[in-house]
Amino acid sequence: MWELIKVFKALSDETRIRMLHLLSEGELCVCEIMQALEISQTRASRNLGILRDAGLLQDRRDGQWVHYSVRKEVATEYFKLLELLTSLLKEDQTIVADEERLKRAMKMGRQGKRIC
Amino acid sequence: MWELIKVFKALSDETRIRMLHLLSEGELCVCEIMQALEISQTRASRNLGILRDAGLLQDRRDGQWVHYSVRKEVATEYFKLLELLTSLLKEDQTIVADEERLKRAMKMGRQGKRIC
DNA sequence: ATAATATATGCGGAAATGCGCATATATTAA
DNA sequence: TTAATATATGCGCATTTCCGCATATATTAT
Repeated sequence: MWELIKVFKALSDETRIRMLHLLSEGELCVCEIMQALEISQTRASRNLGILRDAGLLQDRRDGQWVHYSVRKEVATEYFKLLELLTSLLKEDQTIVADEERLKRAMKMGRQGKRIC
Repeated sequence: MWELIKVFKALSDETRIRMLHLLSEGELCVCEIMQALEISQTRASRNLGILRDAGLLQDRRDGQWVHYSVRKEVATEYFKLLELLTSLLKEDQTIVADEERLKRAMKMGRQGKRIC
């Protein structure tokens, strides 16, 4: 039961819901997430760690960067839950703004600028 | 987003998960729940209130008693979530023990003894 | 009306949570 | 090596959560 409760605790926070939503599209590094959500580095790192410890995310170091992504096992086991999340948050103001900022940050990256 | 987070906060507690599980079978009054979970009256009432305020339960006064049950709208909207709960908790020790105590309490009721 | 039963709630304290600041660690660049 | 960039974490504080105790309210029984 505690594994399940740990998952719900991880989901009981706006910052982490926003993170999970961005990550539902695919892997992102800490600095991309902190830019998209406009939060401090400490806050980003801490909350990503909480989602990882709850078993929802996995991380992968790639040089300087650490990329976080939704665990495949979770994507199947909690598939319905994640589906519920995206469907209920589709039109949320904050969520939409996050997506916008992420797109902008990634676009700048593609133009050659270091985004992190 | 805050409605959703409120739901997850409500689910982030062992007592409330146990309650929700018992209530998945049907309506129960506070005194039945406190007996089944072996918790204080304060704790039972408070946590049922939290589940109600999160929109997961509804209550119905019947004389002296207040009966709580899963909201029908929730049963459809969060159906997948509730389904996930029952499937993941099916073999949990505490959950099984709760079910046992509830059965016993309700049986005594049927034999004519006041259970509340 | 009084007593008994069922439920809700104000208050206070213990524990958990969230987060900023400073700092530590890891990697890459110069 | 030194500097810059990316990420993690110890510490401390403010806020929130959980729950027991006492008490309030509601209903029924006598």
